[in-house]
Amino acid sequence: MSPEEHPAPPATPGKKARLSRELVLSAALALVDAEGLDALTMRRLGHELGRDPMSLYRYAANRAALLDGVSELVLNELAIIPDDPNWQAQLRRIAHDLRLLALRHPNVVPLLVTRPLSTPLGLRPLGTLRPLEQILSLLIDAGFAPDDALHVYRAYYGYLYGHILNELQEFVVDPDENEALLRLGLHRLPPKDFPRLRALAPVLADYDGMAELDEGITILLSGLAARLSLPGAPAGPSDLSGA
Amino acid sequence: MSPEEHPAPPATPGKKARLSRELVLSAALALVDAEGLDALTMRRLGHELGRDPMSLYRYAANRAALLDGVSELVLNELAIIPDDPNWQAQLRRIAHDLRLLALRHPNVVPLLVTRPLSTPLGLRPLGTLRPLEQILSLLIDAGFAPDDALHVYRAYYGYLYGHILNELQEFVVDPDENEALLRLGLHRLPPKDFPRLRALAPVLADYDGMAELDEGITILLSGLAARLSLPGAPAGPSDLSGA
DNA sequence: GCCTACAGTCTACACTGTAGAGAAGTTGTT
DNA sequence: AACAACTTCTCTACAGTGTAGACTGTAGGC
Repeated sequence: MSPEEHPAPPATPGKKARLSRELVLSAALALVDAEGLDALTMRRLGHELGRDPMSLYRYAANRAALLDGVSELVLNELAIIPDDPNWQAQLRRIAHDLRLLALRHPNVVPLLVTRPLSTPLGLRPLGTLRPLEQILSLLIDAGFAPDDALHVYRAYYGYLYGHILNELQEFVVDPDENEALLRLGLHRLPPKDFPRLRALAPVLADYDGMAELDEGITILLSGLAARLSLPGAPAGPSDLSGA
Repeated sequence: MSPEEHPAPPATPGKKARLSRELVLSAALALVDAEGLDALTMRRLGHELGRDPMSLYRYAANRAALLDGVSELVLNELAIIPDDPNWQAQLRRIAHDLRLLALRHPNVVPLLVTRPLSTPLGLRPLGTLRPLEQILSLLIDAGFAPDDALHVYRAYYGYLYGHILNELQEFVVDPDENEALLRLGLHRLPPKDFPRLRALAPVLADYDGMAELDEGITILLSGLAARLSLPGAPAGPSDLSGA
């Protein structure tokens, strides 16, 4: 929309180094992080790399595949699982890691959430399935029967993604404003229809996503452990609240 | 891509009835339900309604607004809250309703999940905020302090959306195939790297989303009730498992 | 040196959202 | 009935999209 040109390929020194899938994907990720998903067009990415847009098709079959590649790249940042036998601690750590990852790449989250809806399990990029496999491993090694492991995984991962989505969408409109209502743009809501929401503006405005996630995880994991009557220490709240 | 033409506007009888926002939005929803989000282009929708594409701009400022309208339309199908004082039962019912709604309109789910990430609370279509307001009301009426109500809402809604996403992405590739591995397309995964996942194919293939949701809700709600030490009956598993 | 692959480029096409001007239709007033 | 004011709808045009297909340049092997 805005007529501004995008200045130049960031002055790549060794001008014409060969491309590679890694190069293409990380440029794509950088672009998405910096300017959002819509900015990631083939032409723009080509421009960013100082190459013709069509050259990208050597490294990704089409735009969708490029997006898959970006998802995969991001999920690869998620370190997984030394052999800690304490599954609850392990899952809690992963949850916090994934949350931070999402906060670091908020523009990619829609991809993580949306692409799997149109790609059957077996056709997903392997990198996006690795967390699943490894969490299953973790749980089975901790003593769960395979079906129960899957069960736990589903509840856990479901909640985790839900939390992340929740947290990412409660963002602040105008950080300079110090009236809570205005910071969140809630003043536009008709007071008759939305009294509770408006009244909660101050509480909404300071949201401790990390603490909420931690508590939710605690509830969920200890609940699951109880139900499956399994190798679970009582799973008290973790001690991360200072980080 | 495919050269097939889309046959004709479904032979609207009173040919040139005036358009209206409701008409436009419900045609849009029908189109999305039938052919997916990508099929919803201005030209195509115009064609479907027997009108010039540009006429749509009287009823939605642009494509994004159209999508918001569709989200809103879908969420309006969610009936909310007679004055049942049993908040747990109430939230459980809403969860199942929303799940069914999502299953009825799977192609809209990406919108429900994605649009709020780029629209601050105060600027969302009012219809999408109503569930939030009403659930808050429900909880506060049930005796929660406002902050706690928000707290419960976040955990609850987070989990709920997470579950729905989870369930929708575990879909079957080839229902005719009776080997579980093949039905899910899992045979493409390298056995060395994904032993657990492959072994779980049969369990994956029959997923009782409703039961899983119900159990997760039970765990979460009773956990929350316990933590907030509040008006909560023990919240045993519900009796919906036969529907 | 030529030969074979592959990497990168160019051109072209069908399709997208939407600005802007105008035509057609509807409604209210006399 | 005739005009005016207003709304709804249509037409044309444009800049931008993904990508097919043919082409050019370059790198390595002998």
